[in-house]
Amino acid sequence: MAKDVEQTIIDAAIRLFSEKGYAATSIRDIANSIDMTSASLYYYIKNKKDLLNLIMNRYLTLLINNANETIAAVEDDDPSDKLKALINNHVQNHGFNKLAALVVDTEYRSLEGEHKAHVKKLRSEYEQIWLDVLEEGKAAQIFSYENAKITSFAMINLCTGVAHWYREDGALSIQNIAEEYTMLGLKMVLA
Amino acid sequence: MAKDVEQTIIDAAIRLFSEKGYAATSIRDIANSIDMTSASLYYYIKNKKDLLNLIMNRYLTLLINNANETIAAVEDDDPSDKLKALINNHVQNHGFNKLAALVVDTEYRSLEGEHKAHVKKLRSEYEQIWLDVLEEGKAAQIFSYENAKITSFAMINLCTGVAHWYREDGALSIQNIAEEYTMLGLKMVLA
DNA sequence: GTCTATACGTCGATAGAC
DNA sequence: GTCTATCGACGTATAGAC
Repeated sequence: MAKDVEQTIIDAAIRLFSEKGYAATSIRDIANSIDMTSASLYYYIKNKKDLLNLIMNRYLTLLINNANETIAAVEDDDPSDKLKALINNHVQNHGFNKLAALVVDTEYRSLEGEHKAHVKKLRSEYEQIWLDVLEEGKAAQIFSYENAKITSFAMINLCTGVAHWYREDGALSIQNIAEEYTMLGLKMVLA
Repeated sequence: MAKDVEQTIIDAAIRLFSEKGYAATSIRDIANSIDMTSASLYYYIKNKKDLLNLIMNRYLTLLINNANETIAAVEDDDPSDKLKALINNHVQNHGFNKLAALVVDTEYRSLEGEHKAHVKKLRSEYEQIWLDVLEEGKAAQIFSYENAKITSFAMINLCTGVAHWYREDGALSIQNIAEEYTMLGLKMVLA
């Protein structure tokens, strides 16, 4: 059963970290929200820092793996289709794992030392995927923009924003939103 | 001299809140960073909550006022020019007052009660400015998009992202970045 | 595995001397 | 205006019983 309890703890941490922020959430908050004492919680986790690190690593890695898979699945190697796939993947990810995505996007400053360095590396890795697609499209004269780095940051920021306002019980499904973002994002760079 | 000290405190708070976050910053941190004791700090401020509220209100109000002014200055009432003005204003604002902008954008969850409600109202007010321009452009068949609300959120998220990666000592001036974002943003909605 | 009890640091905020 | 000293609450984390 240890595996289930661990996931329950992680989910509770994600919920509270995304709501109140890492620093404002206490170990007691997390434990009490799943009817545990803080002492019991320490049977499953090493400390608070590692809990945040685990969450950020897991969901950032998932985002990267999904991005690589969805790009590899593009049949004709068309940069437009690749960019669509990246936008769609990012928006869907930020919809389905909204709370975890919020933690990943807002708690980078709460990391320290090697944990921070590693997450920084993962971020660069993810940005590079977008950069490659954008530059491939420009070389093929399908895309048009001034600065690749600015444009990749702009595209990622655009898609990340979804997690800040998307509501599961809202009128718009995450599929609808992903479609609209795909259109908006593609128009942004099409020649 | 009281006025100067107050601004010094606010600037120190902005720096630390943007670096470590509101919850992770102590009153002692703020005081010590300007060679004061925490007890002296309380001569100038009422409490920690009010300090955050003051910062968020001041810079959000500034953003709104600048947005209204820059729109009013558009001569021919062209929606494209208005949208360009909004994008330019938002990006320049997030460049010049980068640290304050980061606090405004990331510490909404740290507000409580009436403070939170008021900032929420200010946010809606700002979003409405963008919505009006987008809908005016669509009515004039200059813009083309599916959902106005999604599009306005997308445009604002896009421009807000600048504060997360812009460096004053970087190769790109905030003017360059604002110009590029104006282009990208406009292309996103042009018919 | 889960608990009670607790060590020990730091927090926001105040009292009162100077 | 600025300080030292301090209060009571709450933070992370551990010890040790069951």
